[in-house]
Amino acid sequence: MAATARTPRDTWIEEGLRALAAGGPDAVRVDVLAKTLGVTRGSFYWHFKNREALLEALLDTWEQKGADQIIARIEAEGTDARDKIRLLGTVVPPSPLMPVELAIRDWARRDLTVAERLRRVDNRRMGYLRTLFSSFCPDPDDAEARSMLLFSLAIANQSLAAVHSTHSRAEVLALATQHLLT
Amino acid sequence: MAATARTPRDTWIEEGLRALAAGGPDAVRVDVLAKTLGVTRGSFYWHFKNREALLEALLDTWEQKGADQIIARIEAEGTDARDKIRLLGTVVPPSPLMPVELAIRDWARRDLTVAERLRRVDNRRMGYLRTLFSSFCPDPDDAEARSMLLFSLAIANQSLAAVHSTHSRAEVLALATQHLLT
DNA sequence: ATTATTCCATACAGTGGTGTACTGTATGGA
DNA sequence: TCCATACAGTACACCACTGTATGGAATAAT
Repeated sequence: MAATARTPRDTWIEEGLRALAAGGPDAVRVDVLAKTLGVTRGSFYWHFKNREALLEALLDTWEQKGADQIIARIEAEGTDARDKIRLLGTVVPPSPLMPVELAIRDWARRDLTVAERLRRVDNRRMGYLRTLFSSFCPDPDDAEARSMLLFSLAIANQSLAAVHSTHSRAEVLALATQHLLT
Repeated sequence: MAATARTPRDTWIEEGLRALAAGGPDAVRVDVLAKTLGVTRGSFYWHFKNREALLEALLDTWEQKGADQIIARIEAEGTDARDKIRLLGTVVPPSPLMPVELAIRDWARRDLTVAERLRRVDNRRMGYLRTLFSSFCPDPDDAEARSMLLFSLAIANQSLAAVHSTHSRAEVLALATQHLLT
C-alpha cells in the first residue's frame, strides 16, 4: 500500500510554518497554502481534520524540533561555557528560526494553550542558560540575572528596530554578550 | 453648531487600541468594535474612511503619545541617571502600555510602514538610554551594550514565559537591572 | 493488468467580515 | 422656528475563507 504522497503532510506543515512566521496564526489560511503549493484544498483536508489541526501540528513540530535544536547546536559547536554563551548571543539571534519563534511568542499572549507550550520551552532554555552561567558565576542571583539578560537580548534583537550610532547590530550584540561574560 | 458627540472619534481609537493590544491588527474589526461600543457601524464610517484609516489613527496616537510618555515619566520621577535606569528596568516592563507596544512590534515585522514608525520611536528611546548610561560609562561601547541590554530586557520581559527557580519575575528584573549599573 | 489505497480536484453551502447608499434622529445655533 | 450638523440605523452587494461531499486520478502491491 502507501502510495508516495505527492504533497505529504510535512509539506503543509513546512509551508504553514512559513506563513506563521510571516503573518502570525491568522495568516495560516488553508486555501492560501494550497495555492502556493500548487494544489487544491482537497489535499489539505485529507491530511488534516481542519485548520485548527494544522495549527496544532505547527506548534507540535516547533515545540519538538525547535526547542532543543538550538541547545544541541551550541553544545556541539561550543567548547567551554563562555564560548557557548558567545555563540548564543551572536549566532542564535539572526537564526532563520527566530521569525517562527516570535510569531508563536506573540500568539501565546492571546492563547493559553500556546502560552503553556511556550512556558515549557522557555523553562528548558532558561535552565540551560543557568547552568552555563553558573559555571563561572558563584552567586546564583548573578547567574539568574545574566541568564535573563542574555535570553532577553536574543528575543528582543529581532524586534528591535533601532539603528546604532557607530556600530552595526552584530557588533552591538557582541558587545552586549561580552558584557555578560565579565 | 457641534452637537456633543455621542461616540466621538477618540472612543473608537481607544477601543481600537484595546483590540490591537489583545489580538493584534487582525483583531481590530469594525463590527466587533461597534458591538462592544453598543453602536452600529454607521457611526464608524462617519468618523473613518475605512478600517485602514482607523489602523493608521491607532499608530498615530501610539507614536505620538506613547513614545515620549515613558521618557517623560522617568524624567519626572527619577532623580539621577542610575535611579532612572532602575525605574526603566522595573516599572516600565509591567506597564499597561506594553501590550499595545508588543502588538505593534509584531505588526512591524510584516508591514514596512509600521516598521518605519517603530524605528523612529526605538531610535528616540535608544538615544535616551545612551545619554543615561553615558553619564557614568566613560566607554561609549560599554554604554551602547548596556543600553541594548536594558532595552531588550524591557521588551522581552512581557513575552518571556519562563518561571525562575527561586525568585519572582520582579526580583529577577531588579537583579538584571542592577547588573547593568555596576 | 488489476485492484485497493492513497491522494487530489471540483462543486457547493455556509459564515464572517467589509464597504456603501440611504434614511432617520437628536442637538445647538441663527 | 427652522435648518445644518453630527451622528446612528438598516439593508444590501460583495468578497475571502472554511468545511463537506463526492468523484476521479495516481500509485504500489499483487
